[in-house]
Formats: sequence, structure tokens, C-alpha cells
Amino acid sequence: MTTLKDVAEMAHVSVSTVSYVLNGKKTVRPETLLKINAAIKELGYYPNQIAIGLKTKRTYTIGVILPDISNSFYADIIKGIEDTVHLSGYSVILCNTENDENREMKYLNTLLGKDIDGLVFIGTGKTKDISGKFGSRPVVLVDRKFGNEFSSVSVNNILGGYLATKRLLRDSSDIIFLSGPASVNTISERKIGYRNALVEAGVAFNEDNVIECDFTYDGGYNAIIGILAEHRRIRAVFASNDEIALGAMRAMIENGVKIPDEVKIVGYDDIRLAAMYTPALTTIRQPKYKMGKRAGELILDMIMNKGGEPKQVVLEPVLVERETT
Amino acid sequence: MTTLKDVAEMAHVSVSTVSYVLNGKKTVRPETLLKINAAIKELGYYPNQIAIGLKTKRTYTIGVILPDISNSFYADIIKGIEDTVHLSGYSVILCNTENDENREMKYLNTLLGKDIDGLVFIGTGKTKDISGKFGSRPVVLVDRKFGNEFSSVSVNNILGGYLATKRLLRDSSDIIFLSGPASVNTISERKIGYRNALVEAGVAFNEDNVIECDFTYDGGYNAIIGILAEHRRIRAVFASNDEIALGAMRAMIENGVKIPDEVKIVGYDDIRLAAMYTPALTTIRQPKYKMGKRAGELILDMIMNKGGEPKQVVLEPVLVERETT
DNA sequence: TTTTTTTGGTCAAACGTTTGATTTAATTCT
DNA sequence: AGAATTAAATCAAACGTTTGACCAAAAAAA
Repeated sequence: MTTLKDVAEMAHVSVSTVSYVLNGKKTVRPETLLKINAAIKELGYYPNQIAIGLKTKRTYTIGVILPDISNSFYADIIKGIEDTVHLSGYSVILCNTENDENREMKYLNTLLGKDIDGLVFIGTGKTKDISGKFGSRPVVLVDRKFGNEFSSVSVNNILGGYLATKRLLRDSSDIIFLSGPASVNTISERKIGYRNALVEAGVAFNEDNVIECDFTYDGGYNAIIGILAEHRRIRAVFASNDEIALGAMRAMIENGVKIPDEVKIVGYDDIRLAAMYTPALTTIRQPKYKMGKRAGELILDMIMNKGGEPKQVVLEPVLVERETT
Repeated sequence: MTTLKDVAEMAHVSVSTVSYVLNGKKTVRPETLLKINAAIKELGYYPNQIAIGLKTKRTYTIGVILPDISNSFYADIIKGIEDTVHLSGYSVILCNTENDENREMKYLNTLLGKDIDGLVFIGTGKTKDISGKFGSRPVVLVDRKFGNEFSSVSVNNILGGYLATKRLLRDSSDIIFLSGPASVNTISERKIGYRNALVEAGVAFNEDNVIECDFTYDGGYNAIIGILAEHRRIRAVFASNDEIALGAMRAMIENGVKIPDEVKIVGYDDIRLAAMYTPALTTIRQPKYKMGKRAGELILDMIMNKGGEPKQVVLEPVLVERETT
């Protein structure tokens, strides 16, 4: 490895001179500049970020903790983050928790030791009290919120639920809500939106119409199979994510119910599959990439300006209409 | 930030003593141990990895360069990598090139400066000569190969093409190969497998049956629409990835051709959608997660054992049969 | 008891930078 | 030409660790 010292020796100047020109903090005589540049090139020198980090307390690295990178929702978010921060010279450390709180804790500690400049945190949601877990560094929460203590970027889930339900209401007032686990915050908000749309339209909210199922393809599938087994008529379904919707559709197709002729469906998220399915799924699009982008901007801002007041940015979901409605 | 020095002062010992106990490199009197541990706890001390890295030349960080994290193929790979290396205390830096060679170059330089311990590289494929780009650190290539100069983990694409074609051959000898860009290595290997299966079965290889299309859903869709427009009869399709297959299916469904009754289809990759589609797609599964896992193991091995001979591991794809055959 | 060995601990240099303080050289002003 | 100013370059300490060399005291061997 070539160091500043090697360069300095070759150029017959001091280490600090080289450092100064590298950082453009002082001017030097044109000829010295030439010598130094020549030496740098000749030796193939590049600065050691570790040493710089030790001195400056800036690592140009941010950590991202998230539940599952192979879930396209999170993949899109991290892509948004990486895309924006890399423009400012930052790298991102990926921490995949697999929804395991212990692993989450472990990563938190690792990252603290690594002296990251900032952290984007998408928790498992199992840990309720996260205050004081981050030390004093900039943190932004994504798709989660804990009061106003931390900066966050989230999307308006109440609106999302409302939009979906309202669309369905055009065709039927009997709408089944295929809910994920009610304990998850985002889900319960979607339910509120669902309810709001209902009461606004003057239709009674009926708890029997909300069915709590696994947050998966199979969850949706089984839920519909269950309903069908009761010989209950289905007219419209709002699924709290797209995979559930797809599973539900599968169950219907298998049982010969026609979509969208007999049943209308709207999902949530707008994952890649949604548009590729046949029939293509109407859904509430989450601005995933944008969430990541805004999170990246927020964290960069906090790093540059040494904190400041926590900011809450909330994005708006949009209904994208396709073939299931 | 609390440092070793703070701990040392509080425990009334020297800095080195604390360091030694932290690393378990020397034994100390039980009472000193107690004092030190107490001080560590009291101060909430955790070691500064940057400083450690500077001294030891070990950052416990590996870089992963890949074309697109929002592509589930790569997402699964990086998940495999992260899962395995994190067990040995390594973090991964994510570098998303967006298939841009300039960005790829930039990341390479950044990572060199960061003093990563190793690099997993999934190039854009546009850069042909990658020798000498990595300096001397451990590198493993995934899903790509450049002679035997570097360690690599890849999957046997010839076998994959063969397996798919052989399955299709059971129903028809007229098999269309929806190829991605022929310039990509993995694709051309799949084509070789396709050809091998054909000749083995004594059916003539017909270049008209291989259709080069975009490596996307739309690519597959358009290709089939094109064929249908020529009133050409389709009996079996081997698509070089699942998205192409899905697009192709869409085109067929729209035109009333029955799958699998009239046309059999097999895709490639086994992405998440494949199983969720209706009809569920028969496909060649790439062991994505395992590829990542093996890559992680390889890089760890190289780090521990200071290099050694480059190893080539090649994994086997498997046919997973679903509803389109 | 004296010498040797072991145990428990400290010293100080080093890793590759940055940067305030300082020195030296070059330029401008009388 | 000499003094004053400015520009260019250097010194040396610091960042938080690790680790080979060293030392003192206690334990074991002579």
C-alpha cells in the first residue's frame, strides 16, 4: 500500500503539503503541484479512508437496517437510499435482520462501533422502545414511526386504505378486508382508511368483513378458501398487500370465480408481480423508491447540519388501476 | 465517545492492559479483570472499529458490487452473502451499479480506499478485462467467470438449458427458445444446452426457433405477439428467464391459447412470481441464495487463509415442475 | 539464600491521515 | 536596500487502537 509518505518522498515535499493539495485547502506553487500529481500517478496512490475516518470522525458510510432484502419492497427502498447517498460519496452498509430482534440488536452494536455517519432504520417492529438505542447519531426511520423523537419517512396508510376502499365502493358495498396481523401499525392504519371510506359512503362497518390472515400468498389463498367454504358470496376484496391479493386471486380462479366480472380486487404495495399477473392487479402503489430517496436526503441533511429538529415526511400512496377492478 | 484510555484511567491500569484483556491475549489477576470490566460497563465503552482497522488492517467489511438490487435474483444472492459472512462478524457494503460501467469503476475505487477485506463482484458484463482492477485483495466473481484467474461461483447454464429443453421434448420437438441478448455469457450457455438436448434427441437445431428478445416481460410479450402474427403455430417455449416467460404467457392468454394444453412453457431462474402465477410456471431454479452463501464462504476462506489458489465452484440448476408443463 | 522462571503489568512506537502552529522563502512596499 | 507583508511549505501532535519489548514482583528451582 502506498501512503502519503511515499508520495511526499517521491515528490520531495512534506506529508502535510501533499495532504493539503489533496484536500485543496492550501495553494502550492504550480511546479510542486506537478511533482505531487506525478508522484501520485506513478505510485497509484489513493487515500486510506480508514485513517481519514480516524482523524476526521467521518466515515462516509451510513448503515441501513431492514427486515428482508429479498422482499422487493425493502429492496426498492434501499435502492433509493443508495442511489441518493452515493452521489455525495457515501457508502451503505446493508444489515438484513430476517425479522429477528436479536440480530437487529447485534447490528445496532456493530454499526455503532463502525462509526457510521448515520443510520436508516426499518425495524422488525417487535421492539417497541427504541429510544436511546442509537446513541447520538443521525437516524431516520422508514415506514415506521415512534412519536416525533426521530426523523422519519412514511406513507399515509390511512389514505391508502381509503383510496382502495373508495374504488371498490363503486361496484359493491360489501367489501372484505384481508388484513395482515393487526398488531402491525401500518396495517391497522389501512384498516382505519377502509373504515373511513365505508362510513363516508354511509355503509356500516362490519367486523365480520375483516379477516386477519398471514401476511403472505398462502395467507390470502387460505382466507378465500375459508370464505368460499362457508358458501359466502364475495363481491369485493381489499387485501392489505399484493401477495395476499395474489393468493386470494389464485383461490378464486381455482374455484371458477371470475375476476373482475364477479369479484373486484385491490391490493397494496404495487410489487413487480402486480403488473405482470393475469389479470393485472389493481393496487395501491407505495412510493418505495421515493421513500428511500427521501430517507437518503434526510440523513444526508442531518449529517451536514449536525442534527437539528427531527423532520417527519409523509408520502402519499396512489391508486393504480389495472384489470382486477 | 469513550476510549480505551478512559477505561484504563477509571480502572487504574494502563491502556495496553485493557486492550490485552479485551482481546484475551494475556491473562490478568482476577481483581484487575473485575476492575476493568466494571469500568467498561460503567462507561458504556465499545471499541472503535476504525482505529482497530487502522492498526490491524482488518476492517471486517466486505464489498458487494452488483447490477441491480431490486432484481430479486441479485437480492437473493446478496442475502446469501450477508447471512453467511455476518456470522463471522463481517459487514457488507452494498454497491448497486445500475448496470452502469462508470458507476462500477467508481465503486471499485471507493472500496479500495475503504480497505475492505474482500470483494464479491457481479459485474455489468460490459467491461471485458477486469484483471488488475482489484488490487491484491480477495475477490470472488458470482455468475460470471474470467478464466481461472479469480475464484468464482457460477451455475451450470448448459445443464439448465439442457434440462429445460429435455422436459419440453417430451411433448414436442418444435421448441422455441426465447433468448435474451446473445452477447451475455450465461444466455449463450443456456442456448448450448438447448441445442445439446435437441441433437441428443435427434432433432435438428433450427436457428429460426431461437428468437432474441429483450430480457424483460415486455420482451417476451412482444416476441410471442410477433410469432402469432405470422400465424406460426407454437407448441413449446423455453424462455431464458422467468420474466420473459411471463410476458410470453400473457401474450398467449390474451390470444386465447391454452397453457399448458396447447403450449408448454418453461422459464429460467425461479423468481418469486413463478410459483404465484396462474398457471404456476415450470422453470429452472437457480440456487440464488446458495450462490451467495458459497460466495460468502469462499471470500471468508480467502481472507482467513491469505488467498491461495483460486477456486471455481459451479452449482447445479434444477427443474421445478409446475403447471405450465 | 541466590538464581531462574513465571506472572502481571507498563512503555512506547506504529498504523495513515489532518491541521493548528510555525518556519522559510518570495514578494511588495517605503 | 531593508522592513513589512504575503505566500509556500514544514513540524509535530493527535485520532484510538495493537503489540513487541521491557520491567518488577512473586513463585519455583537451584
